[in-house]
Amino acid sequence: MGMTIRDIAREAGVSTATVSRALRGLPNVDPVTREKVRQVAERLDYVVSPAASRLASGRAGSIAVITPYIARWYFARVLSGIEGVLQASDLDLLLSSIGDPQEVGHVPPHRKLRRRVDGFLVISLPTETEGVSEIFDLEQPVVLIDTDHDGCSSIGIDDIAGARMAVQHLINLGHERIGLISGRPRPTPFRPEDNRYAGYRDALQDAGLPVLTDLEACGHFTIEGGERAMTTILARPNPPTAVFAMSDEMAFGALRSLRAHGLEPGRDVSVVGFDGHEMSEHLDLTTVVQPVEEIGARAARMLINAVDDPNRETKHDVLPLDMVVRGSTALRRR
Amino acid sequence: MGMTIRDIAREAGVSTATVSRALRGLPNVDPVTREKVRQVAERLDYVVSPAASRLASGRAGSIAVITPYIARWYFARVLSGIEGVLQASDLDLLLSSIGDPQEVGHVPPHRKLRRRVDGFLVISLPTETEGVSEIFDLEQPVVLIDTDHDGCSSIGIDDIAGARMAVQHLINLGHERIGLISGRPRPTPFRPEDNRYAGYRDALQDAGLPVLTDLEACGHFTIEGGERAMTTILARPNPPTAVFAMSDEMAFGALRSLRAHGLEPGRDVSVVGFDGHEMSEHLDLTTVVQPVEEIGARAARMLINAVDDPNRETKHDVLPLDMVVRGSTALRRR
DNA sequence: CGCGTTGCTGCAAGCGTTTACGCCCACAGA
DNA sequence: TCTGTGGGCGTAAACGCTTGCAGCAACGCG
Repeated sequence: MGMTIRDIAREAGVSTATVSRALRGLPNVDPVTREKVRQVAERLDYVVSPAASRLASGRAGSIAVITPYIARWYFARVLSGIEGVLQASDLDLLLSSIGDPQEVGHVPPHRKLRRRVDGFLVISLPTETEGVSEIFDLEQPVVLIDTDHDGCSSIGIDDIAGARMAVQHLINLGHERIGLISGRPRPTPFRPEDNRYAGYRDALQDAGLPVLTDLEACGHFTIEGGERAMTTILARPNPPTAVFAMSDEMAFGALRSLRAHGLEPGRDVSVVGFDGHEMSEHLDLTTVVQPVEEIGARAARMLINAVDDPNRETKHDVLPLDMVVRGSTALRRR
Repeated sequence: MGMTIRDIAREAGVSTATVSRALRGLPNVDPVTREKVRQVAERLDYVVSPAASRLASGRAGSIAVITPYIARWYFARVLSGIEGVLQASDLDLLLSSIGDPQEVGHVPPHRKLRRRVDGFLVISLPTETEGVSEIFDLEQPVVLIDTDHDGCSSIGIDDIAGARMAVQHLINLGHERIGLISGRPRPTPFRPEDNRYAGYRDALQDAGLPVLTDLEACGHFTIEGGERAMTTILARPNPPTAVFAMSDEMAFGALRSLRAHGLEPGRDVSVVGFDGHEMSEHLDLTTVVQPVEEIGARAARMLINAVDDPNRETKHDVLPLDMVVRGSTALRRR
């Protein structure tokens, strides 16, 4: 309990400096001494006081993950990937959802986390977000997921290509009126949304098809939202024979809406989603699969590198996508 | 940046002790002085060094959440509830999945987190788990979710009653052969599993129905597992007309299996799940709803209280359950 | 008027590490 | 033998706070 480095030093017959060096694996320690110190520490069940260590060394020993949501599928999985990597490192993972700026007592994360972490991992948040933009002024390593910014490493997928792939698939099946279930009304500060829209639009244009805004509706990335969006779209005059949903969860809602209208996904209206949610397999949804945990894991590794070596150059990883074709998409019936 | 409490003290014309007291809202500070110090700190954009503060005060200023999974629905939501409460407190949230003890380099959390946190929040882990049991020896506050232990506060639901409610519902619908999709083979060290089993069994027995082990199968709490379990059960001679699944995710798999066998959930075989997963609404699944985020939030509040006042007596909250009846359950056809 | 309170503040001793610096010694080269 | 070199180690000064203790007015009361 009240065990300090001095106790170990005394017990091992060396100075505290040597204990510190030995335990941290620094050079300039006789292997014999090091081993002895290690054994004493082990025997007495000693662990360094992180507070003291951090104060003396100036390193915070932790990194913060800033995320808009924790419970949502995508975020939970990214977080899981991050944690897996950090677990094996000597950095603590501080979790901070950015919360609702409206709420009383809301403290923007950059203020709360000042001097507390060695780096930031930001999931899917626009760089202009209040509380995020200020992070860049902190002069600490930042890794951005799903967006990018000058001087920060970043990681993500090629949303344009992904959306293109999805829409091209529908075009290949003979569809010409292809609807869109997007997240929020454009333009949004969210990179993936804008890019998925661009991919959707480009694919249509490349195929010489018109981009019809009355085939679009917002689903807010939720199941209910997707359901409402699909319902809205179906109510339009001359509805589409296929839709691309920017997320699987919205696609799930769309499937439900279709069934509620007596339409069979695939046979009557094709639906393709985006994410690779486990549930998509069970709902027989065609979807663009992104390697979500891998995104988190890589981001964590990048940040660890940046923390260890602050002037390492920044990287910008783009991970490959995959499309899984299932029953929710089929040849257009004539 | 290199701003210390001394700079604030000098600028405000007081001692560092007064700055410390003023900023932390301790009594015995003249309101005028306090306000002045606050303003200086604000103006200079000063935040205390957590490392120094922790070293001096002996408080770690954080709590650890120990969980077996991060990405799974239940755990992600509990975590979200925890984070929501902690956000508003002055405690950091250290996330630590317990990881796979098999893996190389695996460090059991109790060792890694020694001296690093003021308390532990353990989600759904048996108290005998390696790395969890040792936490109790640390003499720090612990709050257990989904199980309990001497001297710890705990929170959870009444799994027995929940399972009973589910099965009773099936019995009321006229079902007499009621199958079970459980998690792992019994006995497990996981409290909720055992209790849900007990509730299942009790409900049957109370109704004078036999408990037939060949109507049971394990689904390992995954969709795929649930699907396999249902398939197994259907293959038995004289299959059940209804099943109770210990989690919604397994129930989703069961629904899928039924459809794959040309059976219509509700009409041919009734299915009831457990959890209140959002998706259950969309799959029209009858389920026992537990207040998952609330569980996390309450657990966090309990822990904060325990940290603030170590000899506060322990509490054991049991949160109420609710059942939502949907299309997956219906009167038994004769 | 003396004395105990009470409210506010400052002094200074920690808290348990890390690390710059310097010492000592063994060893090699001259 | 002398000197330079470098590995191994110890000394002690930070690191930036918190807090026990004491001091000092101002005040009320007998």
